[in-house]
Amino acid sequence: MADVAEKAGVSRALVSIVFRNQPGASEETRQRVLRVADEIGYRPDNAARLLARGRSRTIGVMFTVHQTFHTDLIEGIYPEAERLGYDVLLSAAAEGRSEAKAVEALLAHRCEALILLGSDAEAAYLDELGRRAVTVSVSRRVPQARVDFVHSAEGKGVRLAMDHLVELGHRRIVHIDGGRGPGSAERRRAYRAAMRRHGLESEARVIPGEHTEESGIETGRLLLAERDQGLPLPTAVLAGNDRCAMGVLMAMTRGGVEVPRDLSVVGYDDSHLSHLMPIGLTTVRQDARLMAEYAVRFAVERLEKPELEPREAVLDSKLVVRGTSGPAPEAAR
Amino acid sequence: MADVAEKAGVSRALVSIVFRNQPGASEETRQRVLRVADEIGYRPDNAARLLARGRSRTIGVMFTVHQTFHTDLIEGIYPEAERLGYDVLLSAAAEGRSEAKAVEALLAHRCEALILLGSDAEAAYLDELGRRAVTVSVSRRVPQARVDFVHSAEGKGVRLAMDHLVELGHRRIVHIDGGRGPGSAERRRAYRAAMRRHGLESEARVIPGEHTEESGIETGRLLLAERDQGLPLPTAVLAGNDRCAMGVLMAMTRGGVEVPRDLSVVGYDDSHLSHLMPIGLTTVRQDARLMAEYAVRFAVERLEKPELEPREAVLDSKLVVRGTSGPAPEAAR
DNA sequence: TACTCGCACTAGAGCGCGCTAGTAGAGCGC
DNA sequence: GCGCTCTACTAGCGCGCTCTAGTGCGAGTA
Repeated sequence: MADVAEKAGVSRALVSIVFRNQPGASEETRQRVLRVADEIGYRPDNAARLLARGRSRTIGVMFTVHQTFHTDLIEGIYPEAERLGYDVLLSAAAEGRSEAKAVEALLAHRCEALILLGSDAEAAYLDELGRRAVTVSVSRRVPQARVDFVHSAEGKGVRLAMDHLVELGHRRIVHIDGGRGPGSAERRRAYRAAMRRHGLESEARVIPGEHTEESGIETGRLLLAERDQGLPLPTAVLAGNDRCAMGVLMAMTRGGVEVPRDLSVVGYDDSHLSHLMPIGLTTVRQDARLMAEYAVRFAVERLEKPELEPREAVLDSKLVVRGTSGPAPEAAR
Repeated sequence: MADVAEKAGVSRALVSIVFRNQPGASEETRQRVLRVADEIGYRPDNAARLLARGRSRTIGVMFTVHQTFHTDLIEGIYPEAERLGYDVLLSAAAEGRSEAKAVEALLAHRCEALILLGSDAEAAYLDELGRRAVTVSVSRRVPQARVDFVHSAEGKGVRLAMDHLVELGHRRIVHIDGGRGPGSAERRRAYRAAMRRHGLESEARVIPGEHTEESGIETGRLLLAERDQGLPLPTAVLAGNDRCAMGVLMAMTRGGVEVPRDLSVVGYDDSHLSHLMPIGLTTVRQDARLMAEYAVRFAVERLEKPELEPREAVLDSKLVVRGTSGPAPEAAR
């Protein structure tokens, strides 16, 4: 920076002004400074900048590798953050790298706000985070914690899916839940309520699971094993999310069950995956773009008005009917 | 830091020593400092640290959102970087956020090394990056640029896939290439060579494409349209990567073509996707873990010995036969 | 003429650390 | 007693920037 200043015949302060795009420099000097900077390959050091400024204007995003819905969200976070003049730092949770570790990395980089995609942290930890930095939890709702929430209308999504299945004549509908995963509790509850509402209470069955393909495969195998022991196969499966649904599809198809003739499968997320199945996955659509925008906006607004109370955005869900859902087999109606 | 020092009754320097895990503090003092720090919620500021130290010990990783193979790689990068004492920063390229933009963000954060996952930048740009920072290109080989390369044996992978198809009796094998995507040139070349070697030169056909599902779908539709005009459908498709293969599968299945009875499809990457298809995608396996480890190691080694010349690692490829490849239809043999 | 104002620009403190050069004191051999 | 080494600790500079409080100057105003 000093080199640029000297070569352009101005002070360092002026160079700073130019690079911050602030008023206080004549157009002529501005151009000269930029030209000189370009010549000697100068670019401002973010770390020093951040340090001097006292503010980082950086939003940290924690996501989980392999969660395709998260990448959908990330895609929406970048442009909105940029529009509002914020930088984005990504940190992934993965096998061997816990969510807490990923978050620590973000905090060490002095992110002012955290956006947690599908966190499965405990309420106390979330609350602590929320007090340490502006925090937005996407997909996961933990009312006890001092954080903003952005999620879709889980209840509505499940209700739409269940109505669709019941309308197709299904009665033996099982739900594979997402364990402690984001949204799981709400979806489970909504499933039970829907079964009750349709008078299918006695058929209701929640199989514990996770938001992974493996979990779907496992559950698929379990159901096949039950069938081989003479128990009836369900005619429809409402999976905890798309990945789990894909796992179910895979296990079932391998086991000779034809979808959707013998079995209907409904996912949740409308992540990138849903389009991939040759026949298309029937799923509940969450508007990733909109969720991302809300998350960023919540964070920024609370950053700029710290006295604001955390808020909650519940975005609409829609059912997207594709190829994996069809009429229940006559025999099972 | 000053607060911690005061409360613990030591100097700032001593606190610094404790947090850097350096010798020069008694075990007793160390514990006391750490306890006090925890009490007042102090954690070192990465930016200041980086600034004072002059080195960031940070590796920047550029990846493309939705490229599932990239998330496989990221999962391998974290532990290896941690093992070697480096921090990792992620920056995603996405629609509306170019690769260059993602890289700039990393450089502004003073990453000492860049790992580019499947870059499709021009040679000149890569070379420039390579001179500005230690750069490792994964999957993409650009010998003219001063960067390290880590990729798998594309030639071998394609050869294995082609031998497999030919052995199954396929003759009309088309290749959808990946445009300027990483590895595409090598795969294309290897495809042509394999066709020649098997005396199928006259059947060789490369359809321009991309490494996306959309491209696969498009190509699938193209082939179906050709069929409807009376042209023969190929009996096998070697896609540019798994995503493209998924697209082909989807388009074809929708068009009433049964896989693998009427058509065999082979992908490339063995990314997470490959397991997802109900019948499993036959694909060429690249060892993501190993590639990630090599990438990090190359970066770190060159960071610590700047006089080192850039190197190249070519990792073995394997064919993973799953459900999407089968014997060619009798009529086409 | 004396003044105010706005514009272009500058001096220099300070952001939170790391690091070098140093000190103080204990232990040791001679 | 002296010098020596070793351990535990400290003073204070400087990393590359931002930002506040200025300075100097020409134009406009009373």
